[in-house]
Amino acid sequence: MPKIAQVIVDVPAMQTDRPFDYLIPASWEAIIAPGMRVEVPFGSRQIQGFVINIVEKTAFQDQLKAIIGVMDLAPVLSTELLLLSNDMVKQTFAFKISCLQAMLPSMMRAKYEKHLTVIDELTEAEQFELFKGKDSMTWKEAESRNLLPLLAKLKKEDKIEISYEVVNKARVKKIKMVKPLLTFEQMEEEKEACQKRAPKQALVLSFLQSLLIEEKDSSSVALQKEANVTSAVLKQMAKKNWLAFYEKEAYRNPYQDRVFKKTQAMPLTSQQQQVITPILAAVNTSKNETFLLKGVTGSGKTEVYLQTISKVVALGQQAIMLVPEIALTPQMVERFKGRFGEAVAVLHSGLSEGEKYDEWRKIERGEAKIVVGARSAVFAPFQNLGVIIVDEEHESTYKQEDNPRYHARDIAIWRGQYHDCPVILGSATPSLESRARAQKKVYTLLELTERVNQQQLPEVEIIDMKDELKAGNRSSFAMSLQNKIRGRIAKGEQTVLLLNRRGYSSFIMCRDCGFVLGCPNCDISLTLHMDTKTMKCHYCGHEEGIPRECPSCHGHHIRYYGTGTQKVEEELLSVIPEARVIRMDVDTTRKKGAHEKLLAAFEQGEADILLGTQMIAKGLDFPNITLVGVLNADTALGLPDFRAGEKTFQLLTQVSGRPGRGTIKGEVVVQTFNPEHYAIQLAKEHDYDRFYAHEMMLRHRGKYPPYYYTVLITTSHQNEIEAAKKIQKVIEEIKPQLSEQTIILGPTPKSIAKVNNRYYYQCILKYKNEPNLFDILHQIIQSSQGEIAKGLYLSVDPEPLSFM
DNA sequence: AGCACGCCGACT
DNA sequence: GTCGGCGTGCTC
Repeated sequence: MPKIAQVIVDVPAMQTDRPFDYLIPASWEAIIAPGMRVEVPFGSRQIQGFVINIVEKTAFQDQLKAIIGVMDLAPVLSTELLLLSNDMVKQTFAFKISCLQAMLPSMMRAKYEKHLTVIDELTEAEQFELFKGKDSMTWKEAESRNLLPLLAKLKKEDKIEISYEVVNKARVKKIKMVKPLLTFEQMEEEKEACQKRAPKQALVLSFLQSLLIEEKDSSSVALQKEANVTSAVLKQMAKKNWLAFYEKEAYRNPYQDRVFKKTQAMPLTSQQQQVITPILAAVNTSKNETFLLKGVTGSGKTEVYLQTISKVVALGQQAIMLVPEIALTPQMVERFKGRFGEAVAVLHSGLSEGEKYDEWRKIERGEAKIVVGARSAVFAPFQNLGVIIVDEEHESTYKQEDNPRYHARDIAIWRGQYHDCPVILGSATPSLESRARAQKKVYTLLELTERVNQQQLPEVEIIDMKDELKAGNRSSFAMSLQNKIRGRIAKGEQTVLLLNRRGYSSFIMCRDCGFVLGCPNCDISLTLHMDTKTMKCHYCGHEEGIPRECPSCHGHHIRYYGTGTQKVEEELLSVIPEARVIRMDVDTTRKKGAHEKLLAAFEQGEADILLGTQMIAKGLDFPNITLVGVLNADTALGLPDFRAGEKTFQLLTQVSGRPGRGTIKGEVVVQTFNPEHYAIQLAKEHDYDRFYAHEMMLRHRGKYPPYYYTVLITTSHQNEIEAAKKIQKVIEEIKPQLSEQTIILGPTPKSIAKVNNRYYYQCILKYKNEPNLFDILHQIIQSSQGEIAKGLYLSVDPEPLSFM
């Protein structure tokens, strides 16, 4: 009896979101296993798919097709990850194929190529003009050369054939190695013999001799460099059988030329000791337990992580360390590489696709025991996990913004349960959700309240910008902040200035008629970009020139509103001309590596002031920074977002941890128009507990998370009425199936109601206990299938980051 | 998602 | 008559 493989095909659509059965050819029966990628015929195409199961019988009535290719020699997805994908589908409403692909480096996603091949004699003219004398070409080429109509005719005459090819992008990098074939003595002889006629070869021979002594081979490139010879010399020597070339698999190593200083475990403070004890107990007994490690900035959370991982590795297990993308700085990597060396794999968005693939392979082959990485590293293919750490667990970047909308924290906890290992959620400002779970003893709360070295937390001064305005200061810098900056420059100390850009953009407005330039496709004003001298839409990418006159009243009094980093920099230099400023924002850090370069320059003392957006709030541990200024603490507070207070508190606490890590006590200046706001006041007091209590009270009153679970349902259509009608229909369908306590907010148009010429409507469900809700939502999505063709879209986002 | 199949209007 | 427009339904 031939075996049958159940395959999830690479077609992200509702109708194909189920397994398809295929025959396994006898020759592959021993090879094909669940978790492997295969190539299968699907309709008239050939596509990639994942084997999720192998069975004896099929329920399919017609003749099964057979698998036509295997793309892996061993499964790329373990039983565990296949199992996890089932739960992911239920939780995120995404297609199974999307979930499976999210678990692998993007390089393993198939690329498809369509080919046109000649199968019958063409006229000479056709052969030459269309195919340039060859007998096949890619569809892409035909398309770009506008040949499709002509070729369609040939297809009809059966003179050419259309074929499909699945291209596996995943390629291992190979390097050419050199192996000496002579003994030391033979080389010595040959060296003498060719000293005169072939001095280069003699030189290479001496290098080969030293390789022989060290008992290792060299890469061809390295040898050429060392001996300062060309490949021709080596080729010549290979001909004489003095050496041989062979290929070796190599990793693209982004940290190749870096030397990491070895670091040792530091002695723990008594608090750290107290905190690590229960964690190590869980590690030792392979007990699944989720710890919420709440530690003020500088309290040495990282050392606790490092020593926990150290223990895990000693037990022969592996560890995942998740950090938010922006916190994945070279400093962070250095600390892990310094402690664990080659056993660390690093995964972040700065790596090329190939580099990511190689890091993944290192993990898969068991060469790496520890992975440090951003969100998707939670899927690292470890077989025997000993601990999963989610640092800065409150960070919103742990939730993927598009399908599959998974939350890395949830995945970490799932995997922790599967592997019977502890999960550590670490933060100075835990999310309310996690902190509340610790309250209910779902998580074990561990606290670090003291900074190592007994450093004082910096003094935080709050400046009411309304007073500054009254005093006639219309600049972005309060007088006292200016003075403090001057003082630091005089003392040779450094300042960090943070411009909070959340909920803010620079737009232009006509002062005569009040006209604001908006996007023609979206319901939003265009943002001014000084670097390109254009107005851009951040939603659809529309771009146009900066108008000289008002398009509405043709007046010439156009004013720029909002404060971009460029503008602030100009202003700063006009107030303090002697300041040397490094500006960090999306514009100056777009190039690869620019981020690190700017930070390194600042660390070297090449500037007095680092001016930037949120991206500088994290991981800046330079001892010479003694002053941090937050230029606009409250931009988020104006937004209709129930997490605005939490986000503001987190940001201010974050930056308050920055200054004064050296011997000097640091200072923080917070400029705001809302000095009374509890988030700002309590951040000043460094009082998380009171903030938590107050915010929980507000959440309770407003029936928000963590008291309620939430789901955001969105509909969209080119026609506003269709989108509105659909959301209304959805609500009518759901409402009778829900309990009385469940609250339905809306329907309302989204706060940006029109994006890319589509209108968006939404509603929010707030509920405490709805065991059937997810099934109902899956049904709604299912029954909305027919309308997709009409351009009517429906999306479901469980636990959205914001309601906007 | 693609692609074939099928049914209507506009043309050599 | 037939070419090609797009709506419909299927892919093991």
